Amino acid sequence: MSSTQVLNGRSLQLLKMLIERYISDGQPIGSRTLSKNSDLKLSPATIRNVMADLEEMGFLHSPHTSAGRIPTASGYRLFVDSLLTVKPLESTELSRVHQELTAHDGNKAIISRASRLLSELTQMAGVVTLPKRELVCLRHIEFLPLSNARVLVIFITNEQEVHNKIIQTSRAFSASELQQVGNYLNAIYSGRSLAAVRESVLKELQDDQQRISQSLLDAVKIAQLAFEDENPKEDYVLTGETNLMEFSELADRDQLKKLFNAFNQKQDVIYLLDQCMKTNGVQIFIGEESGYKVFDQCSLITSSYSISDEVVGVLGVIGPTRMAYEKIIPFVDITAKLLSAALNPKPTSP
Amino acid sequence: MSSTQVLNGRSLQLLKMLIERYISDGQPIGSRTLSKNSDLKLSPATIRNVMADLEEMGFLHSPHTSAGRIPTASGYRLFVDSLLTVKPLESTELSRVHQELTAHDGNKAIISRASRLLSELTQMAGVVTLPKRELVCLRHIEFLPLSNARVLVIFITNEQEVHNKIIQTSRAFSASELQQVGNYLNAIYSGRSLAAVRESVLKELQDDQQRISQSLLDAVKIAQLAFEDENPKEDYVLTGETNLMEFSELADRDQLKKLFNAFNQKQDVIYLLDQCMKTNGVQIFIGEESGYKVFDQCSLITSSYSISDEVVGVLGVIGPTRMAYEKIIPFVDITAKLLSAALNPKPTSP
DNA sequence: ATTTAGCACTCTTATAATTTGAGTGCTAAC
DNA sequence: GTTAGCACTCAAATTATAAGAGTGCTAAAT
Repeated sequence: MSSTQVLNGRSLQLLKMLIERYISDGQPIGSRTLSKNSDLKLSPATIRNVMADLEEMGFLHSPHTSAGRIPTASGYRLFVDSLLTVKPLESTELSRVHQELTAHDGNKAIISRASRLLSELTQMAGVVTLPKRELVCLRHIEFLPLSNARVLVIFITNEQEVHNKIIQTSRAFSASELQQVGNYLNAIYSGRSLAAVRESVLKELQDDQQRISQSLLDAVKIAQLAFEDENPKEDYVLTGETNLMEFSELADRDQLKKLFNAFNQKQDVIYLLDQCMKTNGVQIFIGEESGYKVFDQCSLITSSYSISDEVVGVLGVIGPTRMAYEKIIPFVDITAKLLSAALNPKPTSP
Repeated sequence: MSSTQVLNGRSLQLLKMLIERYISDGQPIGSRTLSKNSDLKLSPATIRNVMADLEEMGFLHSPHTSAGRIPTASGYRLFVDSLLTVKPLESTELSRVHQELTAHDGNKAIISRASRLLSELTQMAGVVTLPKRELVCLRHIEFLPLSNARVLVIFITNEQEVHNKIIQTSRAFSASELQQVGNYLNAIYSGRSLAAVRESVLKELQDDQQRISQSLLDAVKIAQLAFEDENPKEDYVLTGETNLMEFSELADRDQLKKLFNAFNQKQDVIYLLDQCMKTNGVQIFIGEESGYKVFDQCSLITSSYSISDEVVGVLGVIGPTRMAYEKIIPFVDITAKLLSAALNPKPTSP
């Protein structure tokens, strides 16, 4: 054991160079290559010693005896956490993002454009979750009677979206009755988050029901049906998946199939994205860190976005672990910020 | 030129056997194989003559000198049109289809299940278009005032689905005004197809506007905005695309990427499916017949489905040209019929 | 006039043998 | 601690060889 096996400045510098080089070239890096490209004048032999240490510490890995080395997930992690020098966004790209995220034409459309932006500018997959309904505020609710004691519930949220749902009530209600129910609910619940409303309604029902009038009880019961959990229906807009087919890392047909299946079934991806929402700022999963076999060869860079200062969704880029972190991290960061800006109720039309 | 180069019974029989064999084995079929499996006792040499003729006529094709032969698109076409002996659906499959297409829980859900059914039972891709809005009947329409002279339009169609849309009106309308507008429109347009409604509204506007009262004119103008064409937004539910990755015919990464891109962009697929809607019964595109390069290696088997005896959509299976036509054709046929049944307003709740 | 046997020929596929080159680890000298 | 040197390993590319499947054509048989 020649070196002291401690991460000194030199070995870190070499690790950094190796990873940068590997990211740009895509091929295992050998000692000779590294020696030539380094300002610190070291012979390949010395570098081999350092690399052997880095391998022992789990940051590098050799595909086979006579190949160079490639970074492991931990290697990338170290790189991303403390070695990385982020590159500012190119101005052409920045203006493109600005341009696409300023037209206010419906949240769904904006979100789709954000997703497309993420995939097109990175040539990987872009993903944006739809705003979490739960966290979004109720603006207005309205009921319409249908046949057979069914009621159409229409509610408008914070983000200016209209949602609707049909519920089955215990008895038929007239239009004017429903009107009253609507008025009552709007008065007390408007402006609160759907989650808060649901909670409040449930509490109301559990409370002593004697205390409130029959008509109010009806209102609360209807509200309960309207805000019932059902399937929370979290969803996302994924674009550019096909870009991932180009990467040799994911070339294996079986691997690729599993990856695309995961995209279609959505639940695993949603779970990951949900985790990202809990943290503020840019969040990164590298390779195995995600905990899902399918994503072993992938990295996920995300950042959350908000409506009315409330974090309601996440957006990000999915690609091979070997990706240009130094460019993509700031890109994801700024896209999230601009998306938040685009989604927030603009002052002109309240 | 030994044989008369005419499609006699024998050559057709041989073509049929060759295609059947190729579909099941996936490998070019040679004269020896065919000779052994035929009841008509012919030597390989004779069969070679016949095959040479079939090749000259464009029904077969040889990947290279010393491989057997495989069918061309025309070969498959002839096979499908006049040689095929369809196999009845297996009872286990049939019962599965029945089972999945009887729960009445929202059209979107039924359609998704139909698509999944198509892909799972064939191990290829399944596709179902959403009902064409235009062709579906208006059941009820309702308006709600929003801020800034905007109006929320809610309409319920035939297929029990609720749609909504926000329009910008020329002036603000009160709730009661809108109520009247709704009453008026429901009275005259309810039960007619959206396309018919749109047409009628446009005609009304072009007619002499003096003849109708101001309030009716308002109603018609609002209706015009509500039924404005916008994006017709045709769409489909595609499942099991990833199954297509298993087929060696589509193994080429580039090819596969283009195919998946076509699925994502949707327009080409929609164009094809639209064509299928024009014809009644099962419609088949084999390989190049579709006219799109991406689908050169694919076949598409479709059948249309209806709501209230009006054809409103199409469903089908997408797979490699080498697919089990004799099983899939009846399967698609019956699935379409059962889907129609499932989507039609059930007599129990009008 | 068909059909068939026979044969030379073609072309893919599989296997093994060989070479090349990149890169390593270790040792001994600097 | 660093480096030169060298033996060694392994993947990838190249080549050679053989095996096998299938063809087209011709001439004989039916």
